[in-house]
Amino acid sequence: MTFPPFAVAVDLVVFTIRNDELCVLTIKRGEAPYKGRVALPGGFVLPNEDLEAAAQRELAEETGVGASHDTHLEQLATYGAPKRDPRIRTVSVAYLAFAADLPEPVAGTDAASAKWMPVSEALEIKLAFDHSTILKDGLERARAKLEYSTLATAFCPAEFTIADIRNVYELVWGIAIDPRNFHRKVLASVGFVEPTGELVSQGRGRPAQAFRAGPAVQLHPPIARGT
Amino acid sequence: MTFPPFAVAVDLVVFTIRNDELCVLTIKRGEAPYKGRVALPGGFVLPNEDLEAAAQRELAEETGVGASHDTHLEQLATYGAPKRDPRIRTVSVAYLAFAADLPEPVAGTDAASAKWMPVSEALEIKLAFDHSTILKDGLERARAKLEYSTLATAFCPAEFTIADIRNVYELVWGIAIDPRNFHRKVLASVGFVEPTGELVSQGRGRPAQAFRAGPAVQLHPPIARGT
DNA sequence: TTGGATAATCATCAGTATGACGATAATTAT
DNA sequence: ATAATTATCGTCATACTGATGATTATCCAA
Repeated sequence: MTFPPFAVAVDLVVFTIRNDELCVLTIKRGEAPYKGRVALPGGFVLPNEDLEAAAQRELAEETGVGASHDTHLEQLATYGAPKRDPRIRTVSVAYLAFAADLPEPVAGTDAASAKWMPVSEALEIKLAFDHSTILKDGLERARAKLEYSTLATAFCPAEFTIADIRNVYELVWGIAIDPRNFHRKVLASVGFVEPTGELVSQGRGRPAQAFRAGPAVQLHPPIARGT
Repeated sequence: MTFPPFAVAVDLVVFTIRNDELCVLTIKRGEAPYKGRVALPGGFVLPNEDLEAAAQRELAEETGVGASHDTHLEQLATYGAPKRDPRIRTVSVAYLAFAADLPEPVAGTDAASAKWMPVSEALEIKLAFDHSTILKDGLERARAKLEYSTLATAFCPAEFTIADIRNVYELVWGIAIDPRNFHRKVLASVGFVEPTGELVSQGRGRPAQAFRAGPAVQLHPPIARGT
C-alpha cells in the first residue's frame, strides 16, 4: 500500500505580557509564499522528531528560551485544509505557549525578523496562511483555560503579587476585574498560590505580599469570566 | 526546499451508549502491523481531502451513518511520535464523535470487523498503535465536556427524558447521580432542553416528560463532576 | 381492586460561592 | 502632613449545591 505524502509542520502561538499588553510572537516571512507577511513562527517537523519536540525546538530557536524554563507548552489543534499552503499539502500542528516576559526574541533560522506584537494588532491584520484562525483559536483557548486552570502563573515570574495575576486576567480577558473579589477568589482557590512571606513595593500604594505558584493545576473553585 | 514526507491519518474515537454501557467503536485489524489486534477505526487522509472530511468519511464507512445525523464530531488531538507506526512516519489526527444508539456497524474497507466494545473492556486490553492513549484522552475529553456543554443530548435520540440524560452522565462519569438534584440542574440550565409536552412511559414508575435538545451549546450554570 | 414497588417531580434547608461595595491599612508623591 | 494610590479585610444579599423528605403517577402482583 502507498500513502499520499504530506508535509507536517508545527506552528506556535506564544503569548506573553509586555508593557501591559498581551502580545504574541510573530515573524515576518522572508520568502514566498506570503513573503513579507506577518506569520506565526513555526517550521517543518524533522523526519525523526516528536511533534512536541519540534514545537520546543522552534520555540527555542525563536525566543532563545529552553521551554522548561517558565514556559508552558500545550497542543492547540491541527489545521490541514488542502490549500492552506500553496506549495504542498501541509498539515500543521499548532502549539500554544505561555511565557513570562522574555527578552526580545532572536531571529531564528527561517525568520527574517521575530518580534512581539500586541494581540489586538495581530488580530486586525491578515496573517499568512491560516494563521489568523490559529491565533484566534489560541486566544480563545487561553481565555478559557484561565477560568479553570492555574495557567495565569505561567505569565508571571517566579515571585509575583495578586495584582500581577489579576493583571494577567484583565489583559487576556480584556475586561476590568474587581480587585477585592479577585483577591478573595485567588486565595480561596486551594493550591493556586502560596505566600513567600515577603513584601514587595510596586511603586505607589501599599506594598503587596509576594507569592509563588502553588502545586495546583486546576482551580477549585474556578474563576469565572463574566456572569 | 524539500520536505520530509509524512503519512497523515485520522483515527476515530466514537462513543455511544448501548445496553446501558458506554461503548466505543473498534475494529480488529486484518493486516500487519498489529494484525488481529483491536484498534480504533481510521485511515489515511486523501491527497485532496480536508481533515474533518476524512474523519466524516471514515465515520460513515464504519458506521454507515451520515455524520450530520445525530452525531457530533470534533477534533481531539494529534499524535505523531516517530515510531508510532512501524511502517512509515505517520501523524494521526484523532477525532471524537458522539452518537445516539446506532445500528450494528458495517465492516468497512480496511476493517476486518467493526464492533461496539464497552469502554471498560477496551481500556483493559492493549490496543494497536498508541490507540489506548487516544482512547483514554478521548474519554477524558468526553467526561470534561459533559460538565460545561450540552454534549449529553448527542447521545440521546431526538426525544428523551431527563432520566435518559442522567443515564448518559452516570455511564460516562461512572458514578451515581442524585435524580432530584440532577433534574433541578438540567431544568435550570437555560437552553439545555425544552419540553415537547408529551409524556413517555419508561416501564414502571411515573411517566416522564419528553424533551428535545435546546439551542444552548454551553451549560450555564455548568453541571459539575464530584465536589 | 388494592397495596406495594418504582420512578418522576416538587420542596426544604443549610453550607458555600458570587457580585457589589464600604472600610481600613500602608505606601509614595506633593 | 495631606492627598493619591493600591492592598487587603468585611459585609450583605443573592445564587447555586448537596442532602434529603414528601408527593405523584404509573405498573404489577395478589
